[in-house]
Amino acid sequence: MKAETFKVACSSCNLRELCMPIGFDPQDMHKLDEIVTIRKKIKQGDLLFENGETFTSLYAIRTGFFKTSVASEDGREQVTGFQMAGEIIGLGGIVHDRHTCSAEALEDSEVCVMPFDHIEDLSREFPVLQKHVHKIMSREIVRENGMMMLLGNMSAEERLANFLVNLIQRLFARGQSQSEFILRMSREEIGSYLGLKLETVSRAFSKYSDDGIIEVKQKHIKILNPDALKQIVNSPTCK
Amino acid sequence: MKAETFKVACSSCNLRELCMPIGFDPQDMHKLDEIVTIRKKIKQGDLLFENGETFTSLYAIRTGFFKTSVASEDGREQVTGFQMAGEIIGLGGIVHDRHTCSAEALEDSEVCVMPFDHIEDLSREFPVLQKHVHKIMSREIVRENGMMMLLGNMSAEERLANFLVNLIQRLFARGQSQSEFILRMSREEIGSYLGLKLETVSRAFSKYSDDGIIEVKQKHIKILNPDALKQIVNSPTCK
DNA sequence: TGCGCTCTTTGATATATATCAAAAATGCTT
DNA sequence: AAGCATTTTTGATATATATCAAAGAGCGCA
Repeated sequence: MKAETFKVACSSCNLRELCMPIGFDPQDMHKLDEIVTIRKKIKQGDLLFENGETFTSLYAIRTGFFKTSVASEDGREQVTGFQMAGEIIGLGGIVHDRHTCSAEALEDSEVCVMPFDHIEDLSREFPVLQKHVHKIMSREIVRENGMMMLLGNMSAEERLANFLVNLIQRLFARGQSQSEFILRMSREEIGSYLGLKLETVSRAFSKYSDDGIIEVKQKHIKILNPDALKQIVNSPTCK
Repeated sequence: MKAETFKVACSSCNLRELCMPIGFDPQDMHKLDEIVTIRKKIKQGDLLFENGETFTSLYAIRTGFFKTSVASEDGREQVTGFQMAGEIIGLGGIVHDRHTCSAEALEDSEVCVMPFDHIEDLSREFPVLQKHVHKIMSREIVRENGMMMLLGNMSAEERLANFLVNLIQRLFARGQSQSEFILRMSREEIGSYLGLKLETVSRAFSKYSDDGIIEVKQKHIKILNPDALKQIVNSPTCK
């Protein structure tokens, strides 16, 4: 598990508007840089942290793609989220100073390590940062509320449409193509996330492909009719 | 929707150890009281807040029982949680200054209204409170992770066992009987929470009743064999 | 460049839970 | 206290998704 480390500045990061608060007083901007002590590279397939590990830091994804998952005693895995550049992982570790899920890199990635002590110290000094931290945690709660709706009430096809639309929106926010992309995760991982078996995920992809809504070539996805997808989605909480 | 209001002190509340931080400096204790501006009574069936409503305050439940739920556009309801004395509701409202779920009283209840502005101001002053707020939010994230595992991977019977064991633990923490209690919610609400139909919930109750694990008389539940229940539960995240 | 491994797709069948339906229990209202 | 509405239970049947199985596609490694 190689992990090159070096130091960089938040204040000059092009992802700042995604993961850091806006409206920060320019003269305090350099204070922001204290949040990130180091960056860390994680190779595809390696774990950033593991369930049960001591929690010290949150991580902001700088490049790459992660999945987080929890496991039951008898080994069943539940993927709890897929995270991309600008998103924060590790929030579940705060409550008991231990990570409550595992985070695995689905491609070679780089994260900013943000010791939570620093975050707390700085938030006391800068209300803008404090508010930001609260919003990030609240957003995660709302996201999971939406997942409960998805898992508790939606059909397989609705679940997949939801998943795709959400992915598209996040790619859009990052200026990437919304119409064509490569899935970083397997059908099994999508299935785990959506509470479905991999075969069911595959069939739902084929269905949408047959309907001319998307084009599927293994992990290559092309969105032909985004509106059709959005119609299938009954956006639950966040609208 | 009658709502009597009056003022009380956190520092003398017998629920303090459940909803407020421990280790607060005694001389600062009275500062804690600033968090709660007023208390508010909510009649059974009334809403404490509704999805989309402007968010200003978190609520600590003083007495009573609530359910929170989200609804999809086509009217499907997903119960996202059941909350009892000492628990905090409204965290999802922080991110966009709007409540993202509705909270309904399942029995006549009383809540402490805690304007979030006050909480933020005081947290900057008192690190113990700051930490406490972070932990409460993190705990909710972890809880929802567990719900994702439940909804994505567990059978109907496992889900119900999980639900009952969780209920028992929370009753225990409040010094109430763990072996005998009255459900405040309907089979349908349990079903919504667990991603099941009410008939399936009823059948699972009957099954456990037949197996001699519990005694069911409508909303009256008697736990005859708590260990059997716990064995059925594969505690997912929190162990 | 070809071989083997993994992932994905597709088909056939099984099964857990949903749906539909009706009776039983409870409790609320007058 | 009677009657009506609501909730719960139970049974019969339907269905969406899981499971089992095998073929096809893509990719890494030698």
